[in-house]
Amino acid sequence: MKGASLEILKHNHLSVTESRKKILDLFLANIGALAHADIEKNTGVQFDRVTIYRTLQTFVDKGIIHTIPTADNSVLYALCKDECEQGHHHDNHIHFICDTCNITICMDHITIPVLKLPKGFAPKRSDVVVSGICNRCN
Amino acid sequence: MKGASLEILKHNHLSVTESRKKILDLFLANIGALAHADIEKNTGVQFDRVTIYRTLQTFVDKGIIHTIPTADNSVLYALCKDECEQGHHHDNHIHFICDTCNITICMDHITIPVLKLPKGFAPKRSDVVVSGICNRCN
DNA sequence: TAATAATTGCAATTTTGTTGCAAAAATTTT
DNA sequence: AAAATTTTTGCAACAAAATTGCAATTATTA
Repeated sequence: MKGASLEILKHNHLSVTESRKKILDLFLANIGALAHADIEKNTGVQFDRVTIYRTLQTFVDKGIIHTIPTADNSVLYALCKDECEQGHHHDNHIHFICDTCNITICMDHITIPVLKLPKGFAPKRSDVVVSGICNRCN
Repeated sequence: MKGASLEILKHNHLSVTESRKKILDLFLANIGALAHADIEKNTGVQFDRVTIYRTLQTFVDKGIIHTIPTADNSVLYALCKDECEQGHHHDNHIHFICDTCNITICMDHITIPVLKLPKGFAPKRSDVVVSGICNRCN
């Protein structure tokens, strides 16, 4: 798992820089989603806030990570699974937020049931945010 | 429907002030969800930004309104239906965001199918954010 | 109507996110 | 492998969004 971040960067035609590698490593090492603050604290090296903003944006643009809608409207990011590509994200996500430890997990493998909407509504994409107690806190 | 806001305030043991009445009226008059900016612009009278923040927070605490998770992490609020009470919210919400006109509608009446989560996960509340084209833009 | 309690608005501050630009680093070309 | 080119970084300045303390005002209670 040493060069995973490097692989991902190359595969997405991004220049390989220390910040990108370290930030990507953080995502790879983490089960849960990360906030900007988590990244600022845990990269080991101190990167400029602006660099982190720009790196996250780049990763989102390339489809490497995606943002997670949260009830408290904090901004969270999580790794995309393989199905995601640039400009063409996997359209359905289930995210689980633990009320206890606050971890946010992206459950890509669970499929979202089809919803019956009122007449005239044409759904394109669904995000499901489930909160409760996670498996480790239970 | 004249004194609806007044009723709601009294029912929730809140002192009746102009800002609270006007802001609540705005929610009652609107189908869609409201952002802080919408409220700042449309109350007729100009309230201090801080007052609006505090009023919204009070309403959330009392279970009169709830926040909506959005994909772009903007902060939206919508009226809770009757099932919601202080500290005991209606636990499932479906929100529809129109990609065209950007309206956000809270579809309280639609039930969310039960999701199969991995072992150990105990769901408490689900927010579903569906985006697409709404009935008026379709 | 007076006394008490709660809310408002202002000022100051903090947090969060953005932009332009020169220096530094990464990639490409020779 | 070094020079030329392109990209990225970090700083500074700025802008927007949200929070806090406090005195003045407004609402409720007695």
